[in-house]
Amino acid sequence: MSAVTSPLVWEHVQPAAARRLLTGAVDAFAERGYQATTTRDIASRAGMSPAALYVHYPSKERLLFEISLYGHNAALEVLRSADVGSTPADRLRSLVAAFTAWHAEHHTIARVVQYELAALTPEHLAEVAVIRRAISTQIEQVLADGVRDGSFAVSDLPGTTLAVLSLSIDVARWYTPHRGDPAALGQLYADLAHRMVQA
Amino acid sequence: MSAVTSPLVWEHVQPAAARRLLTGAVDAFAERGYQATTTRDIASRAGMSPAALYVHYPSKERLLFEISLYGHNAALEVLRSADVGSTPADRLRSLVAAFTAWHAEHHTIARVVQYELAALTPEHLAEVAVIRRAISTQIEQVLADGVRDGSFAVSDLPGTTLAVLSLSIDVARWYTPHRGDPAALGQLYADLAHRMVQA
DNA sequence: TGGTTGGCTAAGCGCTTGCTTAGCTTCACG
DNA sequence: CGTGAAGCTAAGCAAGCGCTTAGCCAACCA
Repeated sequence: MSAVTSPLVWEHVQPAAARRLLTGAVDAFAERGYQATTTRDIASRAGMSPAALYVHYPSKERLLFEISLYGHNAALEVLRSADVGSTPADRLRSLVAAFTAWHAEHHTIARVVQYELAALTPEHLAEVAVIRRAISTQIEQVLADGVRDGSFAVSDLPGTTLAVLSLSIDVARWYTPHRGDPAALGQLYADLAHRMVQA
Repeated sequence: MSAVTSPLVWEHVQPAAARRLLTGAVDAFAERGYQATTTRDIASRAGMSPAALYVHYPSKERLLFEISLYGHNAALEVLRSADVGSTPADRLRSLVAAFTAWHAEHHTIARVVQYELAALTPEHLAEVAVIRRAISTQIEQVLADGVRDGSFAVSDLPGTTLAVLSLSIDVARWYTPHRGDPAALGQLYADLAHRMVQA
């Protein structure tokens, strides 16, 4: 099985001040939600005055969008590189283990990704919705492959796809570091998801 | 199997104006979230001036608390009356079907219940946390009973309990009426949950 | 060396927020 | 009929919001 988590960093964000603002925003959005977070709070987490935020980002929503877009792409990339194995069962286990572990390991980013969509502008929401469909398709495809070769028994393919995704996504809601190792959680959930669909 | 959904009404809230404010608040909180909802918005949904809200509720947070408390109690009550069946498998299927259908049928209330906890005062949060533990215990007990009589094979009881709950709770995040019948969704999820744990 | 640029701050603008105040109307009840 | 409570509104207050403006300073370079 592939490495279940990868270090997610923001090194691509330059300069360093913009990165500090962004990571501060991730923490604040994850803790209190987008609406309850003030630009003054974000700026002070980065050790700057409120106005400095606008040197690097044109608006608070833009900060959210950059986090959401990057987070969605990271989640999709985790799935794409975890789609390995010679059988649908192996592939599904790898996908669920990786996706679940990512939501635990990066639960602050994941929380913003999964629960702050409503704060995006319609245009920005449409952009991340494309990635969300790709994520969903990645799971649905493996389930369909398993149904075709007879290793899975699935009565409702879209419904079961959603259920498998739900299992991992909901991790972002409740996970805190003291609740255990992300990789171990990934293994448990891989097992549960496999049992949900096996013939 | 028992009735999977029950009409959830607010008749116990008196007078009618207080009830209109409360149902308006449920809709607004579910749509935009607590922080993005203004007291003016709630009042105008009830056809009243902003100040009228304070005749019936001392604060916006109190409105949230009353919704959250009632919603949590309703969810627990649904579980308690669905814990029927002669085997752990039958009981689990009934519990998951009812809990899932409730989250679909009452997805606006469920959204407030599951995703607005952070806006409660520490005291009010502690009060609903008691109910949340009872909900969790209700599922865990059935799983433990199934493990004891050998009908379930569960490697991680608390982790699997959380996973079963996650499945239903996450419904509140994505469900809209056009996504199908709550009862049918309940049956699908009951089946998936049963397969997750059966020996 | 003088001028430009990038990164920052102090101050504050216009607006919205949750909530309060003062006062009006309706109606049950002695 | 008189009175007080219940339920409501118009107006507005203090605080906080996202964001802007004006200007400072260090680094770089023709």
